[in-house]
Parts: sequence; C-alpha cells; structure tokens
Amino acid sequence: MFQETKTHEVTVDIVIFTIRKKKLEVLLIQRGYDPFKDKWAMPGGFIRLSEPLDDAAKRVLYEKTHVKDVYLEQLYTFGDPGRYPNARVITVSYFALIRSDDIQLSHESDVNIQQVNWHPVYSLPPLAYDHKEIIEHALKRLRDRLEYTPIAFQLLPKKFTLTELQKTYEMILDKDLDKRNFRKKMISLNILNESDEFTKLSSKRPARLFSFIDDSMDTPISSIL
Amino acid sequence: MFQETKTHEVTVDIVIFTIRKKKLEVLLIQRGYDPFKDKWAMPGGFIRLSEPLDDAAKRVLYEKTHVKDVYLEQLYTFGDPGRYPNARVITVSYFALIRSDDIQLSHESDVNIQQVNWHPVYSLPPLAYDHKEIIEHALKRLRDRLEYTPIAFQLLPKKFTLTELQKTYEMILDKDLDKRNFRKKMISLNILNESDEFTKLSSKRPARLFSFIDDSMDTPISSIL
DNA sequence: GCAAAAGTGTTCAATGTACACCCATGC
DNA sequence: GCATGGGTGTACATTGAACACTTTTGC
Repeated sequence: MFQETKTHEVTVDIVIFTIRKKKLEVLLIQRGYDPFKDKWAMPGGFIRLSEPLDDAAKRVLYEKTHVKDVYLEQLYTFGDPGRYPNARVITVSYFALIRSDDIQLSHESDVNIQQVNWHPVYSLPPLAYDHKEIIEHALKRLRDRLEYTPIAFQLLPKKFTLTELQKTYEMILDKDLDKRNFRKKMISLNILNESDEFTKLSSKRPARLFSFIDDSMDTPISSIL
Repeated sequence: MFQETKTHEVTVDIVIFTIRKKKLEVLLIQRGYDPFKDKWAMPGGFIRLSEPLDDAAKRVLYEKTHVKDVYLEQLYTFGDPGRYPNARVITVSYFALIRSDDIQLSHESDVNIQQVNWHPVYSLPPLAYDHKEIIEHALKRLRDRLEYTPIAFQLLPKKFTLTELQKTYEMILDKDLDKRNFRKKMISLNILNESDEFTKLSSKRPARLFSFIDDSMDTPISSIL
C-alpha cells in the first residue's frame, strides 16, 4: 500500500460558501483527470513547507476567487488512509464565507480543471474523495456558528435589509423564521446600525438598510430558532 | 530553514483530562532532552502511514494510560512553521476524558522521558512547544461541550451522587453553581437513572447514587450557567 | 446533641413563541 | 386601486436565577 509515496502529504481544502441567486452555494471545481475524473471537488492545495496552515488556506482561497479578508475558519482534519487513492493525504479543511459580488472567479488555463462553478449546497453534484462528508461537516459548523455569533453578515453586502438578513438565516438553517420575532431579536442584540437609506430599485415599498457594527463580531447571540 | 527534514511530519497530541483529588487535571510528560528539556508536554506521537487519525490518537492514549473506550474528540490542527525547532511538524490535537480510577500509567523505561504525571489544569508547569495554547483550546472546547452535551459523565464512575456531578461541572467551568437549580435541571433532562443505592462510607448523611442513561449521549442540553 | 453534607419549592425576571393587520410604493 | 413586500405589538409559555431551611447520619 502507498508505494508511490513514502510520506504523508498535507493539504488544505476549503469549503467556500456564498449566497447567490437566493441560495446557499459552495464553490466546486470539476476534475479533468482520474482519479475522480468529472467529479467535483473543493478548492485545495498542498501546504508549503514553511507556510502556516491559515496562510495556505488564504492562498488557495485567493488563487481561486481573488478575494482577501474574508471569514475563514479551520474546520476539521481528515486523514483516513483510504480517502485518497495511492497516497496518504491528510487534509486540513477550512470553511470560508464570501460575498458573491466580491468574487472574480479565476479561469486559469489549467488543463487539469474543466470548470469552476457554484453549486447549491442542498443539491450537490457527485463529489470526489470524501468531499461530501467535508461539506456536510462545514454546513453543520456554519449552522452552529450562526446561532451563537453574528456570522451571517460575512455573506451580505455592507448594507442590507432585515429581510435579506432573515433570508440568509433561513437559507443556512433550511427553516422558516418568524418575521416579527426575528427582527425583534436582531434589534435587541445591538449589533446593527440603522441607516437613513432605503432600497430604491424594487417596485415595492422601500426597505430600510442596516449595517453591521464591526466591533461586535465577538458578541454572542443566544439562540434564534 | 528546515534543512533537517524536507517533508512535513504529522503527529497527534492528546490533552487527557481527568478528575483527581477534586481537581481537573491533565496528563503531562516531562521531556528528558533538548529541545525543551525538563519542560512538560502532552502525550503524542507520529501518525503511521496507513493509520487513521483517530486510531493514532487511540494508540497514543493506550500507550500512556492503558485505557480504551474513552471519550476522544479531535480538537484542532496546529501547524505553525515555528512551533517546532528544526522541523515542520503539524499536529492534529485531540482531547480525551478518562476516569482516573481506570488508569494505569505506564512507566516505560524510556530514557527520553523523565516523568509522567497529572497536573491541575489551573496551575500548569512550564510547557514545551505550543502546548499551553493547545491545552487552553481544549479547555474551551470541553466547557463548550459541557453546556450542550452530557459529557461530564465520561469523567465520573458509573454510579455517582448529584453532588459529585455538580462538583465536576464546577471544576470544569471554574464557577460555583446553585445546588437546587443544578439538581432540578439535571433531573429534568431525563438522562439520569435514580438507583436504590446510597453512599455508605462517609460519616455524613448518605447520598443517593445515580447513573447515566447510555443512549442519551446525543441529548442536547440547554445551558447550565 | 452537634457537625457535615443531603435534599427540597417558590417567586420573580427574562426570554422565546405564536400570531394578523396596516403601510408605502410602482404600475 | 391593487399587488407586493415592509413594517409593527401583545399575550402566553418556558426557562433561568435567586434564595433558606429541614433531614439523616456518625461520632
């Protein structure tokens, strides 16, 4: 077993979440060669010898999306000997939250890659390796964080309406929330700045725009179910 | 940098908690040689090439304590290039909860090791590497788990009194709890079996013994503060 | 009979949950 | 003027927090 490599290889893989077309989506890359040809996989890469783990994650993230300064958190380390064919690859997984309008997907001319695309997290294509398991793990963690920290703002533009915020929660939790209770709760947390601006474009009643008070990232939130 | 090794080395390190002498303690090994001679470190070891991560953790745990079937959970992966002198060592950390009466410390005749000993988690000796950071991380995780899952039972004998259970919570949270509220809460969770037995040895009023209902390990617990 | 730990309930405050109607706008 | 999403309050149930005295035993 493992004749081809005599050492562990260590990679980072990143579950990149965004909100796009009113859906919670993850960024996937279609593999252009075997093993797992045509299957989809999360962006990932080898960790350089003198590179901190978080830096490796940031680098991979930047290479694929050209975004910086996004929410990034280490998730879990997967290292089953059978997870990778013909090599022992241990992967430190991360999850990232980005605003879809910040993104510039890089369409590098890499023959190994067929496509880079967003996929709704609730209807994923066939995935390579153990990436399905990793994404499920990431979704669990994201839901967990959502109930205790003001993390949803990482997926929204600077200014947003309360309805947009609520929809974000609903997409992640995959569950409907009560409008009045949601607003009451959010406002009582004192993490929102009420602006004087309103949405204009819609052909409906304009909605007030809010922004997130930066220094409240560490504010714990009691449950919003 | 890193001339001595050209690859990443991957280890597991385990934060082993127990309750001993009415204190929350961790198992540490005093190093017998440089670097970090005389400093204390957590039990750890290299991951074998075709060994799953959890198995490596179980193996290291067994080697040091001769216990099996204990609570073991992956914690976090530390991989700062500067954390280890002269090598790039990435460590997947775990934390374990064991009953101190189950333990048989192995006093192997390893010249590299001076001593294997328990240390109170709130007054640790000087630690090697970044192990202080790892233990702090483990303590945070343990506290977190304590508030949402019935994990404290992993530190107690099969049968225990409510006072012992409360003391366990108090040691981990480093905070006093209200006796009546604590008992009310625990009983309302329906995860305890009330037995007909009582403590006998003490020279005080005997206390009723309880046991934990096994299949409630996944029961979430709302906050106990 | 006294020292020491076991055991037990009530009141109040805070938080969560369920629920329905009017408002402002563009067309 | 009507369709669409924005915005608002109250009543009730659940949960958490504070708090003190009686009971059982060994000595």
